[in-house]
Amino acid sequence: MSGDPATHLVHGLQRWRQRYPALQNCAVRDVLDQLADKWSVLIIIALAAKPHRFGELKREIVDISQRMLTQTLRDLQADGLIEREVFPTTPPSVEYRLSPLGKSFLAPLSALVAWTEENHGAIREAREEFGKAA
Amino acid sequence: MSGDPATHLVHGLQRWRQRYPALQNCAVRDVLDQLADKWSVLIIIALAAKPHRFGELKREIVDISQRMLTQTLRDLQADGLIEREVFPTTPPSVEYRLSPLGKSFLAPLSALVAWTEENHGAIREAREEFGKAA
DNA sequence: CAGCATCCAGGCTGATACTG
DNA sequence: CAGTATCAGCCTGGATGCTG
Repeated sequence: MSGDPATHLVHGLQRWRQRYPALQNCAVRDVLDQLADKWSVLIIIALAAKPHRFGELKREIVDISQRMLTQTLRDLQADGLIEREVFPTTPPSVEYRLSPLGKSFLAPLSALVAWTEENHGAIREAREEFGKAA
Repeated sequence: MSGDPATHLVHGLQRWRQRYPALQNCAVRDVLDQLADKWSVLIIIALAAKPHRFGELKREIVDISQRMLTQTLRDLQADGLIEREVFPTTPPSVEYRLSPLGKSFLAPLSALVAWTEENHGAIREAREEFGKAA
């Protein structure tokens, strides 16, 4: 039992939970409020493959607006998850890449993505079922 | 290298990425758009310890409003992550608990929580540094 | 106790137009 | 190319009052 990494993590969650009885002012909220928006995760996933220029990101995340891309990139940079490098060419080009901190986030993120993929079907079924009941 | 679970997961992310070149209509977006709001994760964490009644949840997540608690619980139920049981007592009591699907979510969630906890300091420093630069 | 209905302010978000 | 600026709609989310 103690050898299972998933079980180990869940136990860690229990221990963590005792430190925040009111679920306030905890790292989860401070960090997730930033990361859990509509676009951050998608940008990080895109940058996981390789550094991207602004236009590349815009083309890959097809339905993001320029405004939201700029804004989200800035927020991710502020949190130290991505790095921004400007090349003073004409026309100018800017490259975004994951920082070491950002790369370290790929591990938990991957687990999350894998879970969503595995359980997408079950969730969609549950939604339909729930829709019928209502 | 191939034995490292984290490395394995990141490789999974790369493979997954190839299926969604435009990062659209993928499970991540469909699922995360629901889970990545302000309260879902906190409710799941609270329910991870034990089933809760409505009022218990309200007291544990001190700054959630009644409206948001009701709404988020309903959404989580619709997605099949939690189960709702009504006891026809007077006054009535309602119990919420994680479904098997919800429990399976604890593994990736724990990894995420652990990461936020470990890197909270680095992120806060990055924010301050970024604030000075601007 | 557990919830619903209503109202309302504020922020998120996209569309559009413009700049170095 | 890589942004900035402005405007307007929508939806989140809180406050309040009421019900079974």
